[in-house]
Amino acid sequence: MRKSREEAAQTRRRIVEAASTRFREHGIEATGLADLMAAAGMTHGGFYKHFDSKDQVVMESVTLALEEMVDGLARTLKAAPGRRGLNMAIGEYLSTDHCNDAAGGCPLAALAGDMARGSDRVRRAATLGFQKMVDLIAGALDGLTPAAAHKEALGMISTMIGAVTTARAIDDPELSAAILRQARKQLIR
Amino acid sequence: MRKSREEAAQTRRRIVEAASTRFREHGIEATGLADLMAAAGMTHGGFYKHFDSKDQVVMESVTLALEEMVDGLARTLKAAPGRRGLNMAIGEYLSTDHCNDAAGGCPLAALAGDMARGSDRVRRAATLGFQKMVDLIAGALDGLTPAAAHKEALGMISTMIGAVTTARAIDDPELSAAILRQARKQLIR
DNA sequence: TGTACATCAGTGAACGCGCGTTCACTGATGTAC
DNA sequence: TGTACATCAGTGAACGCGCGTTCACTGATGTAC
Repeated sequence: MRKSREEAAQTRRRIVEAASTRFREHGIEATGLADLMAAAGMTHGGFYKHFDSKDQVVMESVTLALEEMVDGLARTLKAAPGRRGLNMAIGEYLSTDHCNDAAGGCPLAALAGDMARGSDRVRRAATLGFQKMVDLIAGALDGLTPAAAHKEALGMISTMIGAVTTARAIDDPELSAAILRQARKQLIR
Repeated sequence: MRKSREEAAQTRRRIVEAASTRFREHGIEATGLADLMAAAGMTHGGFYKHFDSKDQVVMESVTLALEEMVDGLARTLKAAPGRRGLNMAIGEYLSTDHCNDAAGGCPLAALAGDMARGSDRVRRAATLGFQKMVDLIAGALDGLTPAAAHKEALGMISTMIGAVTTARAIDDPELSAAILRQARKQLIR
């Protein structure tokens, strides 16, 4: 039942994609390899034809999720230059939609805890993605020196991640909405 | 080997205390009941003499950790009234010490992801603790209407939780320090 | 281009292990008289 | 206050289960001539 190189590469991609959504939705520890492989339409035995270990797919799926998030951010920022695009991006990040879609949303908001306890390479992937996010947002802050924009971006991202993370943890939808609303009010200028 | 009522109550307390630190340090899923019981100085078989299930000790340990955090916050706020005490509290929360001490720190910063995926009663406990934290901080914001102070507090707490959460997830100590520094700069007035 | 053989993606059963939970048992504590 | 009995906190072995990982096998794909 050997598959062609192209098919195998597609399978690998499907596994990483399934991992990136399922880890964000259910957490890394709680998601088993059999879950992942079933979500990718296969039995779990074939996993090790593509990856050395669970940790490798964790790292690759974190990298993929961060890339997708950063790409989406870049697209929004490009649609309108400077502050206007930034305001749109902030509005999207702090939307109820994003809050309710952990599986498809920012991996830092969904998995920061798991990342802090993760392997070296998982934390490395998280750091690289975070830095790209900071640079993009700093780049959209006009009228500041690069150093000042970088600092400002760090503060904005802390608020964004904290607001979504906290809004998801609590069980009171009105309070969650108030958290997101206040963060938008603070960051959108 | 029956123990006196008082000893049994102490044992129960020790288990919840061990749980509250170990869950914050290693995550809820990754911490087994045998770990907890060993940390409390017992074998794992006795666990069910005190709790119905793992989820119950999760909920109680989240409640305890939040209470301790809220008590510490209240103590700091009481030490100096109004803005001065609030600035001290913010400085403590956003300190490198707190960032490096997940096991003894704010459970929302350490476990927000796990809480979002947790049981109803765990999320209820998280919400109650969060509300107490918001009320305390809002109470220290003078010169604002209660409603405005409440909103302001939500924004501040989002930034605080996000900064610590993110600073812990990444592997670059200088960048982590910059995140905390910027959050302090934004919030301390 | 066609044939023969090596490769290897995917299957499905199996591995040891630690998980949450249960249970029979022990013996000190608590209760009733 | 002393005695007899019931209670139950804690032990340690065991339960079934799902985990990450390994492996023998299959048969289509890729390679070499």
